[in-house]
Amino acid sequence: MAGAKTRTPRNTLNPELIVRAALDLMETKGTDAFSLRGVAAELGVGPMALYTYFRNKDDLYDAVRNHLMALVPAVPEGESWPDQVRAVCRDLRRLLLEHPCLAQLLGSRPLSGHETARVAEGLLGVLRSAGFDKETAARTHTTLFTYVLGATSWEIQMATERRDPEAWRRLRTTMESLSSAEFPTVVELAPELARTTGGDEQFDYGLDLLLAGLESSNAVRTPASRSR
Amino acid sequence: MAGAKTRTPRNTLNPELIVRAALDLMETKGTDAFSLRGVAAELGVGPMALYTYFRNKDDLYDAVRNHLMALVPAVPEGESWPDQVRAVCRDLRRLLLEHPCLAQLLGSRPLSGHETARVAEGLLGVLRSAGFDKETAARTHTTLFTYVLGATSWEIQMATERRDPEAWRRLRTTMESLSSAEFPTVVELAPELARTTGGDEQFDYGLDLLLAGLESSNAVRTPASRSR
DNA sequence: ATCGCTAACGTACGGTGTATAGTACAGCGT
DNA sequence: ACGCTGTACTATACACCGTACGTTAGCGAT
Repeated sequence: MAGAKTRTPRNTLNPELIVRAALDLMETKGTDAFSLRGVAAELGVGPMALYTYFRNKDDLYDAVRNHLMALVPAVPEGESWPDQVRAVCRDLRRLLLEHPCLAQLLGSRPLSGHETARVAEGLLGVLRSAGFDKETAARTHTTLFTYVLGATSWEIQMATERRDPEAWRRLRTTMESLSSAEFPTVVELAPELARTTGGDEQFDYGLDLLLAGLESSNAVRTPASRSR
Repeated sequence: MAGAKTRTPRNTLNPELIVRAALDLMETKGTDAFSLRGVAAELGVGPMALYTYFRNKDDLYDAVRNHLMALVPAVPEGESWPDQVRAVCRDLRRLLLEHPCLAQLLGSRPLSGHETARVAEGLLGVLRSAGFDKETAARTHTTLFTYVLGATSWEIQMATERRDPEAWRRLRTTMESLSSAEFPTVVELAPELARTTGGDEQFDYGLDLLLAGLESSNAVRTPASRSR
């Protein structure tokens, strides 16, 4: 390996590689610690090299989000529509937990990109096939999406907080400083609140509430069956 | 040697003043553009002067969040519990819309601080009085809270996105580039999706779904039939 | 008068995203 | 074989960030 190799190879960089490196960095060093300089260093290039493939940081974020959303599975066939809705929501949640940075990416930018549309198409298709009219399908989709994102983001936030000893200590002290005279119910329910923060059960509880609400309403109209 | 804590600050600087200046800056220049240097400049002091009253930026964030959460009204008395829940959720949403930075503050840190506990106490009290057992009350509280935060954060995000012409243009172009062969339902429902993104109606739709789910479940045990 | 305490300031460091300009190589028309 | 041109990457620079550290000024108690 004599000196000749020091000349940089010409085409060592491509969008796919950059996205993968960016994702890797986000997950190992934390979403907040992510930086263009960091991913450039990981790839062994200067920070400006990335601007050949992405117009700016947000553009790279878009690409990473799209890359991750591609991992959401397709809607399962041959099940009842509530089960299909459940499947989509759980799949999205699982992906969010697997890649916590995705929660931040989805929260900080609107629905955009091919893969996000694919997921929306799946859920909207289920709702329309179930007999929801256009408006109700759209409303329900937005409700479900924001619920999944909100609930899971919260779960992730609490989990990462628990890992930071400084923040965790502060949280505990403020919790304990709450007078049971002033906030009797919070103090009384502290164990339950701690236990029910996050977890599959908590997520499914809210999801089932929404589904129960949907089924109890007369939103679903199938041509044949008016009601059960 | 008793008391004698009254040490007047040399100049006019105190936590309340700093928090107010910080809040003002967040709302005028945008949450992202907020910086310690900015608020210090607004107060006419050096950046380091703030560290006398706050340990770091996060500590100031905590104070601002607490300051804003104090604006959530108390739970109205003498109404049915679903109406009380509705009132709390709507009040919180209204405050979030009025102060968009609060959404970011609540999303990025867990429940902490006196005023956040006050709001939780109100909602938990309503649920417990309605007959929910401890665990269900805690679960329901978390569900409602994450729904309100998720739905409203999304709404705020979409609204701010619409204000940024660059992002708005990109969103439109990606929307229009979606083939109606690949994503027929998304394309068909585009008007409804645009119309149902945000707004009181959309928020209430999801909230009513959750409340309908609660009422249709047997989670509520009226005082007469209270067993657990 | 002197000490200790502390609010506030100034300086400096290491970090960020990115605008701008420069540089080396690939592939091409001739 | 040669020079041109476009592309991929580097180098430098700027404005800004949070904050660690050291300094100064003025008060209260001794």
